[in-house]
Amino acid sequence: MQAKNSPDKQKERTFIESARRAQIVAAAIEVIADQGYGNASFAKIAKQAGLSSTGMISYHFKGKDDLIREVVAEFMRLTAVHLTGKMDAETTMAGRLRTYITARIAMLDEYPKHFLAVLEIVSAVRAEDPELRGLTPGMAYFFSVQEERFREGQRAGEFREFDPKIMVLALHGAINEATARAAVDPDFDSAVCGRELADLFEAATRKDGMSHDN
Amino acid sequence: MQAKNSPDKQKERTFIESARRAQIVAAAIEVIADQGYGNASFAKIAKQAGLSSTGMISYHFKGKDDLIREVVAEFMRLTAVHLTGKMDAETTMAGRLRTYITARIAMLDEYPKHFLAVLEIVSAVRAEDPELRGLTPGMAYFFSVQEERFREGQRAGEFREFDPKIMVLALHGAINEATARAAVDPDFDSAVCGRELADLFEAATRKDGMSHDN
Amino acid sequence: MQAKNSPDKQKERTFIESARRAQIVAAAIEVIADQGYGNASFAKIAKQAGLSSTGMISYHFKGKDDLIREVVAEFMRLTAVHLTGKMDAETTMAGRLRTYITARIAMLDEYPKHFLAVLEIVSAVRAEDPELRGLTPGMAYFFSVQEERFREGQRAGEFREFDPKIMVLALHGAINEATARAAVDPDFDSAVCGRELADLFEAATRKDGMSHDN
Amino acid sequence: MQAKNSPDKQKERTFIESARRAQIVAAAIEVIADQGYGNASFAKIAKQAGLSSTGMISYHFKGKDDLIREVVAEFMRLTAVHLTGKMDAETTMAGRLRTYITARIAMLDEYPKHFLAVLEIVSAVRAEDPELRGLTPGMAYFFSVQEERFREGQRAGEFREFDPKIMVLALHGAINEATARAAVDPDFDSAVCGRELADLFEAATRKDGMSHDN
DNA sequence: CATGAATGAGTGTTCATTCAT
DNA sequence: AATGAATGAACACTCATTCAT
Repeated sequence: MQAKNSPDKQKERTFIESARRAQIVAAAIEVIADQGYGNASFAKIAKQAGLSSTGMISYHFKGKDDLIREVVAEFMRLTAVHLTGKMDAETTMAGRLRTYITARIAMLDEYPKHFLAVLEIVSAVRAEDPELRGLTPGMAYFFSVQEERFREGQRAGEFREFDPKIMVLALHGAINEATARAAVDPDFDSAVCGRELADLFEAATRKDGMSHDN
Repeated sequence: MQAKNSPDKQKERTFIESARRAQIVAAAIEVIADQGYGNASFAKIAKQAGLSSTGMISYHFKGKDDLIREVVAEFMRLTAVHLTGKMDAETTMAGRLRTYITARIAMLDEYPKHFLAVLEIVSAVRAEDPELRGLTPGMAYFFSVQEERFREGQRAGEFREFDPKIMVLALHGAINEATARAAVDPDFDSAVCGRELADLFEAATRKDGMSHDN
Repeated sequence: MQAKNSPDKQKERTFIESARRAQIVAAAIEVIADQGYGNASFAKIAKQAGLSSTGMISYHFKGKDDLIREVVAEFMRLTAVHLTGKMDAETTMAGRLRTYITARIAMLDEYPKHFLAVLEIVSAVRAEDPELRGLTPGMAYFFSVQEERFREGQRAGEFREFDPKIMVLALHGAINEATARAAVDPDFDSAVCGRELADLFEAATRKDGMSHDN
Repeated sequence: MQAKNSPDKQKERTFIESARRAQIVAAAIEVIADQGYGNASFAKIAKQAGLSSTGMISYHFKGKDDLIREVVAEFMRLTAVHLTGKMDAETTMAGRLRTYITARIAMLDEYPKHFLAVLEIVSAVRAEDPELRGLTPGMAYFFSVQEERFREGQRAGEFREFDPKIMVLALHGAINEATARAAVDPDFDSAVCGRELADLFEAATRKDGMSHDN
């Protein structure tokens, strides 16, 4: 009775709908980063977005999970855009690692709220089903890619022998800690932090005796 | 670290009162670790503790902040007891560092709930006033001590030149990430993780050319 | 029963408009029967009808009352068409009664959703103003006709003396109960039910000593 | 740690708690009967009960289902008390039937809201899972008992041959319809209705030729 | 003729906290 | 020392309806 030539149940979002969603997502990021995930109620987000009612958010998002998932997706889009290009320019694994760390930390200046918001979300939903927020698939893939990069570096003789899983864990732990610190410490200097972390992981990964000046 | 005999308005607690507080704190740790900070309501904690009403918790603690502060204090007491002795046995800074990391990670097996709970708390209250939960003073002091240790190591010629602040940041980021991972990943092996992280930070801190096998 | 050419403010409906209304009414019947009156929101009805928004329903109907009224009207039209002819063929009052009961129960197989939907509506709006849904006039008229039929039968000596009001009440109570049961009980057999109910009310109405086999 | 010598998780309700529950149940019956199940929100019930907030209801009942279940249970308790004694005094099945009908209809005068409320509930939850409200078990048992009574009467030669299932269905349909009518029709006379319905079902069940005066 | 964006009141439920007993 | 009753604000979410386009 209703001709649907689209192959799948594709939602076909209107321009104005997309704009509203983006506006709400932006407000959500702001509120989560500023007040924490636990305090990020629809009421606060609506207020931040200048909307008159929370019903508006429910109208544009199927539920809170849907909104949070969109925040995460927005963050991932952003990260991919900023990092992929720069890293592909590097030829050595050590170079890629240094570039990733410094570029990632540099982003803290540009999008301080985004990273913080996602960090809040990741922490807060640990105990609940993380699939709901679309976290697991993206994260797991991202981590596995990084592990593989470390393995490549080891095969190429650039890196010493270590457990790539643990190295990825340490790397992300350090970056997350820096993200949290940046939000709290007014003296935080992202340039210094990026350089120092890059040095740290260069030293932690390179083969014995290989120093950066020979 | 906490002057017990200070002339301040120190409430003299009866034995039974202390026992009740301990019981509630233990229940809170369990619930926070298992269900997340966001879901750790007085109702859930009371149920876990086998208490019939939440009023009991409010009776023994001045408020939620007070309870959380006690959880953190309990954790700090625990960490101090377990780590101080072992580390003091070491003579070199590198040795102390390795001991700290492995002992700290090993504790994940012994007290998985405690660490997870505190991790949840630290993440969740970042946006709110952390002083309220008694986090800031302890953490700041602990971090400054570790920074000073790294500086000692640098002065003694054991460690390369790096920013001790960032090294502490990376170290704790890695350990926190490991804590979170341990709670989620059934394949997590604390022995491997401890050794690998110790290797990682040994390599990251030692002077160029100084390797353990040449 | 409803003067179509009355000089009242009768809205001239276009063909397409009527089609849309019919489509929505059909969807409403489906949803009310399947999910209950309480769950029959415009959103659910629009979805069932394949419409993208609830605004469409509000556009074609002045309000929820209007839609419900149309559902009831559709049901009454249907009942009249199916029953009138068959009953007029009967000459005795007892025959008419039997025919009415069996034909009415038989309709449960043909239009299960319609009857159930109206039953839901009647139950749900009892406490509110039933006039709004166009229930009262039709029902009252229908009941008074049936009462009069019973009186005719009594005058003709076919039926024993009883209060026709109560007999109508019992008859409709039984039929409604059967309607509800049919929707729930997979073992419900409309043929058996129709025959048994007809026997029941034949026995309940006939003069003492008058039996069909002596 | 908490000695519990009770064999089961028996809730052990306080006197005041029971009183509050009863008060809320009474208010719920009032509201459901007066405004319909669909309009019986916690807000309306709280207002009716003179409570200041809906949270109070949630405090005493685990959820809306729990409250509704209690309403039904209260009704069943009431019915059992009023009917059992009277019916047991009768020796013939026909006598029991007559007593049941008249006593049941007479209760409409005494507890008009109770019956109406339960009728509303039964209608409203048909589409949802009726088990949740504790309806199914009680009803099914009650119906099966009545069916068995009819079968006894048939074996004893008091009743004609008919399908007991359908007779129970008709009986309850008629009584329910009377309940609804009583709430709406100011001219409703329960004495007349009771007597007439008793006559009706006596005629509908007795063996051919057996009249009440020989 | 039709749509989808917007509204604001209303839903049941949970929350930390207070207080009389 | 302890209890359980009570509170009222906050929560995410749904509702029928309006209206500009």
